[in-house]
Amino acid sequence: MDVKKQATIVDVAKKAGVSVATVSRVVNGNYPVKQDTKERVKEAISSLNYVPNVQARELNTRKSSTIGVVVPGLHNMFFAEVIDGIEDAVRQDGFSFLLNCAKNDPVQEMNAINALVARNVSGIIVISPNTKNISERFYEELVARVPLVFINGYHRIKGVSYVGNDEKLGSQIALEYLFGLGHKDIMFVRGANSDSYDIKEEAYRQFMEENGTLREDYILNIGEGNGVETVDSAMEALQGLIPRLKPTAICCCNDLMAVGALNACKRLGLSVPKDISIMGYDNISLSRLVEPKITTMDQNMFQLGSNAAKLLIENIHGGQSKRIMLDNVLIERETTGISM
Amino acid sequence: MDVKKQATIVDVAKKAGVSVATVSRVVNGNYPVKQDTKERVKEAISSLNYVPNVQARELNTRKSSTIGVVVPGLHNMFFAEVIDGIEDAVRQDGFSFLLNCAKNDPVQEMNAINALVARNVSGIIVISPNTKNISERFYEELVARVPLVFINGYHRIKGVSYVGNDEKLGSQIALEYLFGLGHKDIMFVRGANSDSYDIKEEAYRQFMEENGTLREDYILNIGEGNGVETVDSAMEALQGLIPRLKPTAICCCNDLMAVGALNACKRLGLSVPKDISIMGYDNISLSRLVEPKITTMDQNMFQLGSNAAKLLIENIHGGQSKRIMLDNVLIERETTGISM
DNA sequence: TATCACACAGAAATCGCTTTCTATTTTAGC
DNA sequence: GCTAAAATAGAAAGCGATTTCTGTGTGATA
Repeated sequence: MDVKKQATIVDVAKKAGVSVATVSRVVNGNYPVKQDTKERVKEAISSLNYVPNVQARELNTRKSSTIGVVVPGLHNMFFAEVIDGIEDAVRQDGFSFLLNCAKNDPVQEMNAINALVARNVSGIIVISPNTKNISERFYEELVARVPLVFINGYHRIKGVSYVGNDEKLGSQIALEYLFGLGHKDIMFVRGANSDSYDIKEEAYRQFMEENGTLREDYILNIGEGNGVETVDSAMEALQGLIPRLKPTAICCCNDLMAVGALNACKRLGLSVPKDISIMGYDNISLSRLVEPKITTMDQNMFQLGSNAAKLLIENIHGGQSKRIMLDNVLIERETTGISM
Repeated sequence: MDVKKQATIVDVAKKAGVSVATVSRVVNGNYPVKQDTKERVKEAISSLNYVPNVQARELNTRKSSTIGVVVPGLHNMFFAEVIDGIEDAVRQDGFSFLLNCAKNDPVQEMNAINALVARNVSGIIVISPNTKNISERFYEELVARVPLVFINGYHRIKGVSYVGNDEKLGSQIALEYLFGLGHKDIMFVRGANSDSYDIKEEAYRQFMEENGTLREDYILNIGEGNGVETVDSAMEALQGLIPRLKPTAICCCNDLMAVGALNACKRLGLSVPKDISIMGYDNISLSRLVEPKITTMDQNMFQLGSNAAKLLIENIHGGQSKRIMLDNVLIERETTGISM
């Protein structure tokens, strides 16, 4: 491929008959330059299609306007929506971001992070559903060199910024809501290996112990899986379990599982919410595209992402690390109703 | 925030008592270094947590292992799935990628591309649903400086690589399939401002003229909108139109519109596919999460993305530009049936 | 023992930019 | 009209790496 060489500042300087310093000054506008020199330089710039080399500039100034983002993947719309929020905030501050998918694998997550450090990113946002797999040491050393913001999860490392939801409280709200509708036989559906699921299960156990009876067989773990897989495995498992366990409500750890539960009910000929109520979590767009629309807890992923990005940029500019907790609000839709 | 300064090659050289050249050689392993010197250097490296500065390296070698990706946004899972494919292919070759969302705005698209060029990416992948808004000149000049791969759309610029689907053929296949099921009264649903919609409408018009009667009122343009919006506007428009126009099938330009159509039918009390058939396009994961599952044309977005990334990297390494056309295959599911 | 090749390591140039430090003009003030 | 202070522009150092060019020490060969 015949790639034309990019014009450099030297080319521009030559063409305009000035020094490189002057070109730099025209480009950055941080130093007085006479009007007609300025125009000559600008002309040279546009005629050569000159675009300053960001790498050289950043090498010189020891600043970088790129941040890194590590997510498990994009199969789950949850992450896509978070990234949307990050993108929005990041661009407003003239930053760019490198995206890496770690596929829920701690080794890939560490590799991704190291690659980002080598690329000189000025900060990193990490969404790691399962923090227990990575040593605290790793993160402690990391945060000594580059500002870090975690989104969700069990992060307790000192000096690390964090944006998350109080998922324990959110789960309580969801359960109280179902309880208020008269439900006592509430199943709980979760997946494997995620801090978030653990938090929610804890909330479920506590709530059921205090407000009813905790039945171990009401706790369903559908194992690993992302995106469509989650929906299918929830559906398959519940199709077998619902007739036997006869819950009046199903409280799911995320909307994908709720869609699976919904599909299971449809196949079993159960009417939702008349015969059984279903509750999701997250409020991904999918939850309002299915019929009936799913009642869920809104995590506001866009906010999660944009808050994380803003906080990171604040930290990059020297701000204190912070923990931001967002509220989860209940979105009442069509899959929940009074228990008969 | 107290960020520790990264160790540089000079620090390592000093600590190991060698020259920077030697350190560089140990790091890159492209030149003989005596065993015990090598070990001293490696020790210094790990004790200082030295990570070579990629920017400096790339500035010097005039190579960059970062590519840029420009998409309209992530609201539509279509793009998320394409990016998944890109990420996968890119990582395998040791590249990273910068992601930019252009929000269907030509100005933002050009800005995003310029930002990427300035960041010295070694290639760019562009998914631009509406190519008519950007001058060919812009792209012609761009491709002279950096390898480019377009995904989908009407791109005819010489020397530019392209990965896409034959959406005209795909649409024909879809229509033939519906026709084969006995449908003659087929509505066509599209959105505004997209090459892809234009191509599909063209196929629809041609097919209907040749195989039935083309009714202008059967062509529905639901306007702009992304993600959830698309579903809702399709639903609203069709809810009014279906009772009046009485189509036996609805052929949609993408799965979001098909979900909208499906929801409209549900509200109208029509049974799908008994009373009316619905056909989507793309095969995004959503299409098989709703009930009934949507019959659709598979675009295999993951392949689209990974092929584009592989082709781009090939081009970066000097390969010829190419046009790759993928097949769209019909995925028969539950929303289509014989016309009564 | 003299010679040659090779293994190894350092000095220095270079990548494209920013930014001091200096050297000129202008302009202002009196 | 003369001096002081801006305004303007260039030269050169430096950011952190790679790589060429050079110069050693060492072993093999004759």
